Amino acid sequence: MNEIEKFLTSKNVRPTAVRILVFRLLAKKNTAVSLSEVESFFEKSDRTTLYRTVKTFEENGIVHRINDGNGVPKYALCEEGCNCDVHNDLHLHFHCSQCNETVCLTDHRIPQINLPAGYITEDVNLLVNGICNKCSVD
Amino acid sequence: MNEIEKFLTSKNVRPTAVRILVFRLLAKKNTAVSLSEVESFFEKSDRTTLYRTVKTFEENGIVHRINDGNGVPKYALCEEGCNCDVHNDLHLHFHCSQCNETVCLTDHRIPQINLPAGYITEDVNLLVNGICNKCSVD
DNA sequence: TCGATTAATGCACTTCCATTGCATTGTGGG
DNA sequence: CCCACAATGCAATGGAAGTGCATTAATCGA
Repeated sequence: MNEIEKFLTSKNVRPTAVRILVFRLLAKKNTAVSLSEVESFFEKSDRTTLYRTVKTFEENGIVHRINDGNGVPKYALCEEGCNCDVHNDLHLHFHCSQCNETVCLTDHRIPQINLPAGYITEDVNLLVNGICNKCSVD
Repeated sequence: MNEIEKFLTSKNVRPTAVRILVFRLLAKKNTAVSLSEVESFFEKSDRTTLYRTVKTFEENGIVHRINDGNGVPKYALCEEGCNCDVHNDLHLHFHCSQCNETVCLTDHRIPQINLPAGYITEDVNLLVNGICNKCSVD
């Protein structure tokens, strides 16, 4: 049982072949990927399976979903030690309007937000749109 | 020429019947509305027309689009004096996970974000998910 | 080890919504 | 009044999410 299998098992996700492959893909990419991107990566596997794989990952705190405002949601591996239950993974997401990539800037914590009376915070999402470091050098 | 017509004209949008009605709807609601909601409000008008109406509004800085993470985008009137070109309308959006309504908390400005070197900010989006003031009293 | 039970996968299908093309209608300027 | 262009309405397309069900794979207990 390798590292990935151990990790998935620790998250109560059975380490099947597809799941390990999807996990590897996500681990390799340092950007968030959409479901379509995952699909186009695994020609042979079925769309539904990948859909459910990512969904399972999300439900078990392995990935988090990012909405970069471009319609389709994207997914990225949660940080080490993040269990994503509540209020975790509160980092900033950056979407590049040029290369269309979305990255997690995990060093940038979201500042405390003070809401009006009566509002209860469950989750905070901070998305910055602009030009990423790779594209800005061109 | 009434206030609405004057306003639309000032935004280079011809004040047609449909546009005035859609504008009135948006002005009346203090929450962001999805296209489907607009549609169900105007039984007689065509889906496409409403779609293009909202799109025109968006392109001309009359409404801004909000992605509250629930799949469908929603729209809300821009603030007085907001031209939405760049860096404007930087307020917080709150989505209630109970009543599914999204409101603009325009008093809550988004704090300054410091990005790593090479990243250029064009737009910032802050979305808070939770229970709104109406639902939290139940 | 074998069989039963449960989970994962693959396929087909549905649904929802955004988006586009094109014909028709409305509007405003000359 | 007529012309040009903008707005509208209808039909159709397309992409992606989600679901039902049959099949295959994996696990567990006997």
